[in-house]
Amino acid sequence: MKSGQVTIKDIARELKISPSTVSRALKNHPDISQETKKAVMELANEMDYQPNIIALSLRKRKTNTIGVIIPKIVHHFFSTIISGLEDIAYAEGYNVIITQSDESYQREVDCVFTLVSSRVDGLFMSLSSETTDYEHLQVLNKRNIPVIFLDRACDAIRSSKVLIDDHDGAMLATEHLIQEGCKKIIHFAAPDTMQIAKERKQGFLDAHTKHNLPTLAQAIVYSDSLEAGYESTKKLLAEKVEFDGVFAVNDETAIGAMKALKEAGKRIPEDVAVIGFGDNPVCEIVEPALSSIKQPGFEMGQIAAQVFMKQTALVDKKEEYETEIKILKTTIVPRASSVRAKK
Amino acid sequence: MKSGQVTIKDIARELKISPSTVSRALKNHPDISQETKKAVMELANEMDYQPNIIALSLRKRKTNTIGVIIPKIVHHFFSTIISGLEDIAYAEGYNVIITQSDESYQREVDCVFTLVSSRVDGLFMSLSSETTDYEHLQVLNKRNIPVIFLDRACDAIRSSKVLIDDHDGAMLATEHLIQEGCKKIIHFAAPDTMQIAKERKQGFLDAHTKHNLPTLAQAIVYSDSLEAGYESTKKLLAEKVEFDGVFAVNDETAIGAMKALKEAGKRIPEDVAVIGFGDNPVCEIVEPALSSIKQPGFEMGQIAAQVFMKQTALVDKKEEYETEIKILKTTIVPRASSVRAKK
DNA sequence: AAAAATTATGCAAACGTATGCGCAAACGAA
DNA sequence: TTCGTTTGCGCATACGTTTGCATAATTTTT
Repeated sequence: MKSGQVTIKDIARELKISPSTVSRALKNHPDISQETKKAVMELANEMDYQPNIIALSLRKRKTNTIGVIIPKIVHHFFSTIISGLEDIAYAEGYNVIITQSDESYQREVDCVFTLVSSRVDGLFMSLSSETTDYEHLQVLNKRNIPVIFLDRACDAIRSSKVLIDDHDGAMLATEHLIQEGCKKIIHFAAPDTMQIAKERKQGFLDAHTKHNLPTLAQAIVYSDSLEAGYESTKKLLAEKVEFDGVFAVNDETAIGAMKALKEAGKRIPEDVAVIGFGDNPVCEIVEPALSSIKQPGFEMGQIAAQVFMKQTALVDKKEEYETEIKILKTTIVPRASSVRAKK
Repeated sequence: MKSGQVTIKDIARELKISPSTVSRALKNHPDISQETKKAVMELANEMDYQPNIIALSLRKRKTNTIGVIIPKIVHHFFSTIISGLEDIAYAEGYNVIITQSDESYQREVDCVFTLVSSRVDGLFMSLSSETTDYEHLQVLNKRNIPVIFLDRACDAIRSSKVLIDDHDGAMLATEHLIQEGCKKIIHFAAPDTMQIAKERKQGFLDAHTKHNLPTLAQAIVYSDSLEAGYESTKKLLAEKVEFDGVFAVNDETAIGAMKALKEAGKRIPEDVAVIGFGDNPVCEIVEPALSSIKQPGFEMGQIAAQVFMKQTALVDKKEEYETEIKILKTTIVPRASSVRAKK
């Protein structure tokens, strides 16, 4: 009334029946007569009644809210995942609270705390690159909050996971370079502390083994940003290291490498073929267009949400659920930076 | 207990005192004796008590949640705004629910509905480009939900606004081109239905007036995407329209234009100088690097949140608040695409 | 010593909804 | 008529918290 919010009680008073009856009528409960139902429904419409979901959450001990922790919302891959998540979540009547760890361990801890105290029904998260300790996640298991890792996962707690087949993606990329005739490939890698970085590096190495191609002595260079890719490439060139292919752990690094190569007068892809990882939209914009490995971010979000919904449905039926691990395949998107003219 | 969640009642039972006393003790109420407070605080810590914010929301009729509606989370400008918003909001104990209209009117209506029924304490929104009818916003005024528009606003409801000085930004861009010697400038514009697009166009025109420079007959071209910028530029070139400068309503369009120019063998900036709007990170990546107008997205989010906090503080004191309009200045970031060698 | 004031606590109601249970009325069957 | 069933509804309680008010115990004032 005062807050302009119509409640079940208001309807009950108006109709001179009890709130319980109104509640049941609105849910089409069989105990209620058709006339009463009709009267209630009509008045509810007329008064523009909307259930108070806070009261509902309290009563049902379920908030219909899911929490998300991602490193950075401005990263295209993550915002794409979120779009996929929201796509399913909203359709199922869930709200989504998004938090960002900003790749900081401490902020990740804060985010977990915030979302736990917001009583989220489930938590979707991608670990920050700084995170190596997982104590802060134990609370999630203790409170029976289902956790679904996105892309960057750990085994410290009971959880489901939706991952990218990074090893396979890295092999795709590397084999592509090999097929284009590259014999001396450099891999710009991210720190081994990140599982996904390790997988990509291993895929790079395994592709060499598969094709009986020896790896360069300096094959692995730890650089994972545009600047680092640029500087490292300049250094390699200055040191006269010979290479004819670059596979970077992400697109930014690849772009940095391309910049250095172009400045040094190297032709891309003729002298050095380059491929990145992630298929950021910027791949289409740089020149030459950057080949990359496409990760299905939107689908990842959708699938994660579906896994959650499935588990929730079981919990609602008081049944146990199994955690799931879904691994999504990547696809290669060859562009000008790596595709050489047929001879 | 069963849900693993410790409540005030659990503490009360344990200590053989009433829930009210526990509640007061936890809030350091003066009525409660030091000993009782100490006992309660200690046990609360020990049992890892955390207040149930759902119950609190219900009781206080305040959710400590703010809602956000933006066109697309994957747009860098918007995700930057969100980071700024969250920065303040979390510090003040608010949660943030983010929704995306995807530039669709219908989805915007849905988002409003969702957030209203989530009982958000405030709503931050940037209108979708499709939105021309504002009926769906009336409910916000009716329910006394403070609204703060971000960047894309309307006057249909009582609301605060944090805007970019688009007119000024467009003038900055255009004057820059004029100073670099451009005499025949094309402006790629977005539809006039969007206020910000109109402002930018007007700024473009006013800069000409200010510098006594006549505008081209075909000065205004309605193109606002990479593809459209590309195609329109090709068309202009094919039609032999003479121009030596391009100011695009956004960076994507500018990049499309640059692509067409380069393909046609035009030198940038010597033959045609180009500048965009928004200062998207890709400006640094394209070649030549694209000059642009930088919009303070992070600050925008922060300021919007601060405006809200200020208003909320007043409402809490049962006072009226004034709506505010903040207009943020842009800055020009000149880069290779427009800066010509000094003669 | 009685009255008044202070201190510390508990009771009960409220926020808005859902639901087990009881109960009255109406109905059908015997 | 009497009993058992069905139908339709309301009472009471719960979810976890806050808070106005009453109350008991203690201290201070007169």
